[in-house]
Amino acid sequence: MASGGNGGGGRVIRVLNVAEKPSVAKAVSGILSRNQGGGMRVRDGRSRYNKIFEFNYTIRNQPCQMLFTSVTGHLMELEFDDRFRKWHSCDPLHLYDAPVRKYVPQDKLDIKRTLEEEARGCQWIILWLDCDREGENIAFEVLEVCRQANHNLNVWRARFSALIDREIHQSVQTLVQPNQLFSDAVDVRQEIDLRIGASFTRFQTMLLRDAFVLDFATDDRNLVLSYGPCQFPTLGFVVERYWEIQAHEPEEFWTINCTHNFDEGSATFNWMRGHLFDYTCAVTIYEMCIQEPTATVSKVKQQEKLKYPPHPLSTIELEKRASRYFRMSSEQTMKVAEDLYQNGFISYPRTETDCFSEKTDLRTMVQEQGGHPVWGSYAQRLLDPQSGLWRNPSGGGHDDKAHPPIHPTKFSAGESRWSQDHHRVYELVVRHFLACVSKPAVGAETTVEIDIAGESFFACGRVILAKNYLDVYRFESWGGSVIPTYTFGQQFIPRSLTLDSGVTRPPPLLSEADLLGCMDKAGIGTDATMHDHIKKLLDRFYAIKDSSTRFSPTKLGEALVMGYDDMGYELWKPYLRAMMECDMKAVSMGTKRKTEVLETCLQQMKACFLDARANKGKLFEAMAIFFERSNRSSGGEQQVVGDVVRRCGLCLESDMVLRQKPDGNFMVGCLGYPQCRNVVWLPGSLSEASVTENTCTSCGPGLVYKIQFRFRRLEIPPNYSAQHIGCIGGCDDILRQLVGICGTGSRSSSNTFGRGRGNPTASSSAQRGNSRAQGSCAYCRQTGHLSNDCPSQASRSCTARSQEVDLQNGLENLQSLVIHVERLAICALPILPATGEESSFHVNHGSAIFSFGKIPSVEVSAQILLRPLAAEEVVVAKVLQIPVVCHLCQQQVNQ
DNA sequence: GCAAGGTC
Repeated sequence: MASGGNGGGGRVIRVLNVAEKPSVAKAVSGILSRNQGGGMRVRDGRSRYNKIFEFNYTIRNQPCQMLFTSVTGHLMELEFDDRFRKWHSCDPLHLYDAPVRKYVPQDKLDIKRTLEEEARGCQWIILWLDCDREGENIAFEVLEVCRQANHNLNVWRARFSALIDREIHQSVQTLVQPNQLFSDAVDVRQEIDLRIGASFTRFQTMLLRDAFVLDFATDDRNLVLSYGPCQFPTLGFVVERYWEIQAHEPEEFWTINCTHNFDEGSATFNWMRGHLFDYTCAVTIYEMCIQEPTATVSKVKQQEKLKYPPHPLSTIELEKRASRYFRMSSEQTMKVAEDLYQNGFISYPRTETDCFSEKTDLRTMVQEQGGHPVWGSYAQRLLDPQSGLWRNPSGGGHDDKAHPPIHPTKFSAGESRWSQDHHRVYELVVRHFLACVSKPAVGAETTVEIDIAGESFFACGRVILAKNYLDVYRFESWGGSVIPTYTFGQQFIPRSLTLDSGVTRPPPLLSEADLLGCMDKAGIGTDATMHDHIKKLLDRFYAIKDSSTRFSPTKLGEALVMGYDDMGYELWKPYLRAMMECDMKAVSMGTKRKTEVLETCLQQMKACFLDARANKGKLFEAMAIFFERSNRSSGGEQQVVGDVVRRCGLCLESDMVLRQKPDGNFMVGCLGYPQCRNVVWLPGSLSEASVTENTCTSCGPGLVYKIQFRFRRLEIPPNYSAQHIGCIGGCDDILRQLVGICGTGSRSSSNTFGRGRGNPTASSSAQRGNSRAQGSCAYCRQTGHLSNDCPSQASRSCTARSQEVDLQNGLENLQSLVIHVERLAICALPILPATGEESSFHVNHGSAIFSFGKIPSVEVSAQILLRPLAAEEVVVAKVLQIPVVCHLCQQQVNQ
């Protein structure tokens, strides 16, 4: 760095230094002023929090009088021009184009004045903002204010990642320029967040708040139904898990366990099949085993296994581990970590980085811990080349280029003012750091497989040969169980052979740590803001946290997500934020221009907003499921409740009525909604529909009233009549054809996971067999029921015919299939499907012939599911020929 | 009255 034109000779220059927070100004001033003549003086600025520290310092032989003050985070905010700020001042759509400006808010004006006043008397400014994107943006905010007061300032940026002497002294001697690209990326984020957030928030608040009785709010006139690109995906995680739990149907399964006693203890052998859902099948195999219980060792495998230490510590990992090991809330963890950081004990606690740069002097850091009464001896051993314990840390592949992983920066054996949580967090940081630079633990693993009456069982044993990093990382263990030495061909009689049952369980509600994990994975929020987003869900009545700190959505939260989901939008999913984050990265790296990213992103969001507004009926409808309509509605959103068409065949309790939704589409839905989700969507080309007094002569059970339909002429093929009296009972081919041609008013059925809407009688085997449980009917493509309960089908035989054709076509066209055996009826023993075996077979015009060489010809009838073979999947059937039975209609389709 | 990001 040149000494600059402002310096000159030995003349002392005045340097204004600005940090992101008062504590950093104080800490850096303390470090720089130490051992400098004149000491450090403190005086007040305009803001009572942001003091000004003064001391002398020499930068590259240039004597400087340093003035060190601070801001408190961002100095400026982005806002719409005044004429767009009132909610009713404009159409929310205009918020995508309305002019925005940056301004210093009222509560930051005193800081601004301090900066202006001090900048006037200085020749240089050094920006000590945090070294991340936001810090770079704040640096430019500070610059804007200071340059207004003094055009001739010589500008420098200090880069540092820990408040420790050598870092700070080094950074002030190697000053750089502020990075405009990093700052640009933040400008982009701010503008997008503001425009999307404000437009959607105004839109949905004004649409829904007054239209429904929101019983949870004391004053719902002031309620804000906010939308934000971080808060909504966070809500989405909560709702998605909640739906997953609702959709779960417990199912009993069976497994066979085997134990073997020996002198020193016992070994447990697990069934290779894992478990079966069919009792008859499981008990048959079990009886086989009981009749011939002699176990023969069929395989003995010995292997050395390594257990690796964790990657260097990032913020999220710190939060998760503190939660797991100490049950500390992540909020408290960060509070304590911030305090430890500000007192120099650990490095900056808000970091994404989980790898150390090669320049880091890891050994010196380890050395500093050598004197600790508890882990000091481990640190010493680590540095001893004889021990062979050292290993250069492996990185987890994340680097925010601003901060190193969290590591100890100052030795402490505990301070008197520390709370228990301070001790815990410091210990975790130190032990984690020492573990990172240690060798992995080494174990010897033995796997033994046995055969009882043709069934396979396995047992694993492990002996730890070298604990290595586990010696210092007391939070992790590597359970080892000892099993005796077995030899191939050895035989024994098991001590016990039991048939045990279990029940499948839904996943638990999301805990705070789970939620943080989801957000982290999806890139929602930053280390410093994730908690705010979670808190916002509670503040907005979108979610609640129960006594075991698990989250579930409120009616409001669920309704909003359901509304957008029904539109087919993924505004509640994390993809939008991920895309924005990707673009921001591109801006900060200089590969995309700020204006270009802003323009494309806002254009897309504007189109999305327009679409959402056009489909607001879906939002309205979802809210109507959970809330009563309010009589102070602004109107225009009335849902027509029409006449009864038939008794609901699904819940058998309520009537199905013809309805027109706010978006104009027609449907016949069950009045038992939301408990009963039976619905028949009518063609999207309908302009009018009314229930007649005529009943269908072929459909039942009970009376099914015919409907008078009027179609929009231009939306149906010319050979169809625009007027039609039809039946939704399943007999009406014209109606079915028009649904096929024009689609329905329903959302697309392909984009969502079954969200608890599955009806109570839905086939559990179908759900289980299909790894992506579909909440939609395979026959009519509608949601709310599955094919075997398709209400638009007059009888099962109709479904069966249709499925038969589909499956046979599928068999002709598919090159490979997964045969997922769901239920077995055993015709002959002992040939049964075994899991995990790979085989090949060919498909021959509707009948699947499976060739497995060594297996004798035995027929096994099975209920199976056919679907395309994914790369990682294996065929699980082990039979010569299976009659292919459709899992939906229960009929054999390959006769 | 709206976002998310800093920070107190």
